[in-house]
Amino acid sequence: MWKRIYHTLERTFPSFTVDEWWGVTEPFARMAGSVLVQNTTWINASKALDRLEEAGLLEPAALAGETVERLAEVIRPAGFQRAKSAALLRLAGWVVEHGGVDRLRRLTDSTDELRRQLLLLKGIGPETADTILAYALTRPTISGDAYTRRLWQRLTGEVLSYEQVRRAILAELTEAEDLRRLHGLIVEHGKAICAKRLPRCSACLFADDCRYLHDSI
DNA sequence: GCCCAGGTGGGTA
DNA sequence: TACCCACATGGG
Repeated sequence: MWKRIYHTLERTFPSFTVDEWWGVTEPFARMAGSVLVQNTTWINASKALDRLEEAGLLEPAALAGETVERLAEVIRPAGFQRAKSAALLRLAGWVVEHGGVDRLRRLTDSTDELRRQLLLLKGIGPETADTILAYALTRPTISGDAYTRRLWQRLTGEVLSYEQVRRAILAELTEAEDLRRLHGLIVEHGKAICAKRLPRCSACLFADDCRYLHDSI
């Protein structure tokens, strides 16, 4: 089923690219962005990311040397700045401990092992961990976030947990690049529906009148 | 004004 | 395990 959803979305958005969708390509910027976007719009997260860049803090070592108070002020536009600044410090520290982003990307540890380590960091939950693994560390994983679960529910009527959706997708798609694209496409699809400006985003997202998927799956 | 956004952690039953 | 709530800002 997920393979078919993936191919349908690929046909619906033929010019989709992960890099354009993310807006940033640097691995550490994507790691920071994964934390900043928690329960926030990408627009707000992006403002905070720009401010980190201006402050010269998109380097793990530089960021790890900041105080939580200063960091909170810099990332303010993303909201939840107290929690997010502390989480960013822990994340930067974790990267530094591993000898930097490049070393981390070359590590031979299993994806599950890296995921376990990320989840030990307070402020990094399943979705943030999977986003970091997939988009910054190029690991074959995917988040079973709200968009994905809602899509599944609209198509099948089944309500699955984060981990259930994630496992279901991983059972069908194993290539890191496919998983990165699938998740981005799901979000793009949601945005396309939202662009119709229906009453509420959460209501119009994958609404019953959505023909992209219902017609072709 | 009011609701919501690509969550997380701590508490309670 | 399954809900409930606080956490903060900006846009529609």
